[in-house]
Amino acid sequence: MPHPQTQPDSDAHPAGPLPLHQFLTYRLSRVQAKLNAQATRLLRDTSGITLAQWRVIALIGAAGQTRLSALAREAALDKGLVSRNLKTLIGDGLVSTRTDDSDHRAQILQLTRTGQDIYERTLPIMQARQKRLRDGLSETELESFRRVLDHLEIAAEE
Amino acid sequence: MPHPQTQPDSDAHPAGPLPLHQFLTYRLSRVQAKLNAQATRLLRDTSGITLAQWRVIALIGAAGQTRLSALAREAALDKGLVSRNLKTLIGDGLVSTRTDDSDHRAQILQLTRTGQDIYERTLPIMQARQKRLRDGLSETELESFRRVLDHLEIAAEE
DNA sequence: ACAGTTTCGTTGACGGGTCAATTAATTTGT
DNA sequence: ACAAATTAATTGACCCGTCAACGAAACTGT
Repeated sequence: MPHPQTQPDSDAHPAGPLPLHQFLTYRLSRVQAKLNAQATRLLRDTSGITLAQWRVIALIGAAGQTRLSALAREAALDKGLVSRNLKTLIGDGLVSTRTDDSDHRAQILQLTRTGQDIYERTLPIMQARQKRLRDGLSETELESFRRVLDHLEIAAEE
Repeated sequence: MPHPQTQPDSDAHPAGPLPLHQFLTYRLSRVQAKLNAQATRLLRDTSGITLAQWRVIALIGAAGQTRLSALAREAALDKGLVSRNLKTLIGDGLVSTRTDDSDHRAQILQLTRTGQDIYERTLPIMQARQKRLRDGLSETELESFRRVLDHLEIAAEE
């Protein structure tokens, strides 16, 4: 008896609710993918940079001056990833580096003039997008959403 | 004057709230990454399969019988991705295929005995995990969470 | 002063995921 | 009946993100 199933075969699940839909992690990853795609599109069309590049630029722009390790640590980004993105950003002339005098391993990162321009031009665009995403959501809903995210994040660390 | 900034340099942002933290998309991607990592660990330790493989198995297991295109369409997974995962699943003897008689392009997918076993063993594990994740969250919070996810998903499609 | 450890950043390898091109089979329109 | 369009599945190219290994520089303790 290899098939202790209720129904034999044919009309099993033509378009019914798939089992994955009950999993909130599945919903989460779908939504996240779409949001990423949207952000990537937006950045490509308006500023010609990738999402990962934008994250690095935003971090440097906000900090004014940092080092790779600080970025990676504070934003919980992978060192290697940041390093690679940085390489292209430096190549494109958006970020400048100079080695730290007091620590010759470290490099001090800073936006160039061009990088600063892009930062200042892109920041409001991305903030406007965030506003658009939140549009129609009440403050209560947002708070609850953040609470659930916090909860999930903690629950995921086990 | 390349620096029209308020503060010159040093104590810019030692550990203050980074700009990214206000972006809920950033929070979302962080949480999602951690959840994924957790699921990957869990599956590796208990069933020896990857997350993507599990998704495919779960879909086939629930449907009983399907075709690749149906899976990809209904679960909004990439065709190529499913195809590759399927290849290893077939190689590992978890999924069997036979070409559809009424459509020689299509293949009918089904779990093998082993695949079925893994499915039946893994499903409760994953459901228990979902339960654990939800633990401590009220039904109201979950509903609100899903509503916000729906909202974001729609808002991301533009 | 110097062996051991830690930290900084780079790099290689790998899996996950998306996109586009391709082949083969099927359906559609005339 | 047959050319054109559609659909099924595979494949290759590519980016993103994670992990581990590494060389170089800097600390640590004795």
